[in-house]
Amino acid sequence: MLTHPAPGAEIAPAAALMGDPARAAMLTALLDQRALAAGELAHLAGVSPPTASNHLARLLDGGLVTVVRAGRHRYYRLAGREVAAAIEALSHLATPAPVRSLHQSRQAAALARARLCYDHLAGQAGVALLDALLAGGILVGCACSGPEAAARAGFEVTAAGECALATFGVDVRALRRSRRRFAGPCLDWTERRPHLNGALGAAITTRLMELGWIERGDRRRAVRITPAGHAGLTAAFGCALSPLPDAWAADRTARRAD
Amino acid sequence: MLTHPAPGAEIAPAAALMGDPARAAMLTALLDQRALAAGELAHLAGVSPPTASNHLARLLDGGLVTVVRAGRHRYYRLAGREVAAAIEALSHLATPAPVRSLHQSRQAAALARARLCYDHLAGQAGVALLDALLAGGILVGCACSGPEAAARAGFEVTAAGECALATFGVDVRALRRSRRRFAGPCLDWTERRPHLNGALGAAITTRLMELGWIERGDRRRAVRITPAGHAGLTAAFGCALSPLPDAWAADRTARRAD
DNA sequence: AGAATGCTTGGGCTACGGTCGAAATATGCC
DNA sequence: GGCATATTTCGACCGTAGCCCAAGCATTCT
Repeated sequence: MLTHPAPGAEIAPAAALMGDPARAAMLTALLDQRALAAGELAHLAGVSPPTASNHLARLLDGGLVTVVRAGRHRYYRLAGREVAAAIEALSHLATPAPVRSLHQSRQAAALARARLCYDHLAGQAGVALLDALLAGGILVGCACSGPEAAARAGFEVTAAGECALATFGVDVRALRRSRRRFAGPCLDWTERRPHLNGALGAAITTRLMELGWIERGDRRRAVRITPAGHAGLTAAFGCALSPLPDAWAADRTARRAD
Repeated sequence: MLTHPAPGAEIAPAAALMGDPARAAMLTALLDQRALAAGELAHLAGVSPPTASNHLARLLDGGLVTVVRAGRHRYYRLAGREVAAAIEALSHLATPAPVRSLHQSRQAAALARARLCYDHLAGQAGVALLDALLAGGILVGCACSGPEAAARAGFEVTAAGECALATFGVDVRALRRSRRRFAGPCLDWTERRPHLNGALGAAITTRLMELGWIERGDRRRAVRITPAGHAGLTAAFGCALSPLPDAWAADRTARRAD
């Protein structure tokens, strides 16, 4: 029946767009808020340029991505945080991909260590950073009450924290003026513990990039913590990042034992 | 290539399952944590029993639903909160369904007023309830700090609030022992403001049902606030619920005018 | 201007998935 | 035991979506 597209099926179009492996790969590749050219996306998804173009046109039509033309390139990016959130939510359901190769397993490990969750740091590093911010008294659970609390529910910066963040290079007061949610927990799908979200999470991450404390891995949303970053994070936030060296050490020991 | 299912496409299977209109309708119908029989789901989705059975087998295989056999019926329900969360996240992306009929528009309005978001109250009523709980000093933004804060980020119950909730019939201390996240904000996709989530949100909603203050609309996840509920909510939490009576009154006037 | 690069369009092939009718299986009721 | 109901399995049909090749625009480089 034409008049009967089944009530409650509103999510189907968007879900269907994410339901194709090639498109899913493209969307996942765009999760780190970068804009990628059509050709790159085609390569990443393992399909030919015409096929990719077709997929991208669909994604564009469905409002999941936006495009900007720059010369002979067309750069695509996710249409917004809602899209990223939906992809993240779906990854919680995803059966962990079977490990097919050493290369893949190393990549997965890198992703678990540190990655971008759209515009903020995630993975073991993201979780460790939030823990350090809380332990160091820079952030506390938001204590505001009244009608304001609902919108702000999440974390607040202490007076001392505001100072520390200013030294680090993040202007908290400016962030507060933004309409975006200030700071909240975002459940990490590899760690199953929260990392820092919102305007503050994004700003800190941007600053980490500027300082060269973290840098993007090539063509994945993996992120690498530089030696300078390791030192800086320890100094600025007392962020031990303990899981990382430990994991490495354990890994080495295990390999040596082989 | 068989060895090349495109990295980053892990979300595709789950998304594809949600990408069919019939399956999407079924999943959405299950959003209120009820278990529905295969036949009902077939009717709801507007497909024949065999087709529905096929879809349900796929959903089962994909781990999105579970099934229990009771006599000659088979009751399906969502496999967990992660599934519900993914569906919710996708609805944020969904183009609001065009209004086709008066009936549909009434249903949509009812859904916007009050509905279940898996296991807790959402819609205007959900948002109003959270506002009231915060305004009444029953809940405050969680002020705990240290490593614990991350996991608990959200809301906390005050001493006075614990007392008020006990009178209402919710044992806060018991809830705290549960492994589930205690209380947090859940962005409402119709109101674009948060409503109450977590073990506390679920417990309060269950209790509202027990008291007969709210009751399910038939075969949708819409919820109706009873007169007793209106009185009780005002008395217990000072919850004005102003949008509801207004909407009803306006609605009735409009109908009488016909 | 002419060639090379990046991307999209059109055509045609294939295959998979959604659909239903009919029949089989299981359960409950009388 | 026999009939009605609930659900699944089987088989067949059809539409459509994904894929690539080849050709067509657009842009940039030399």
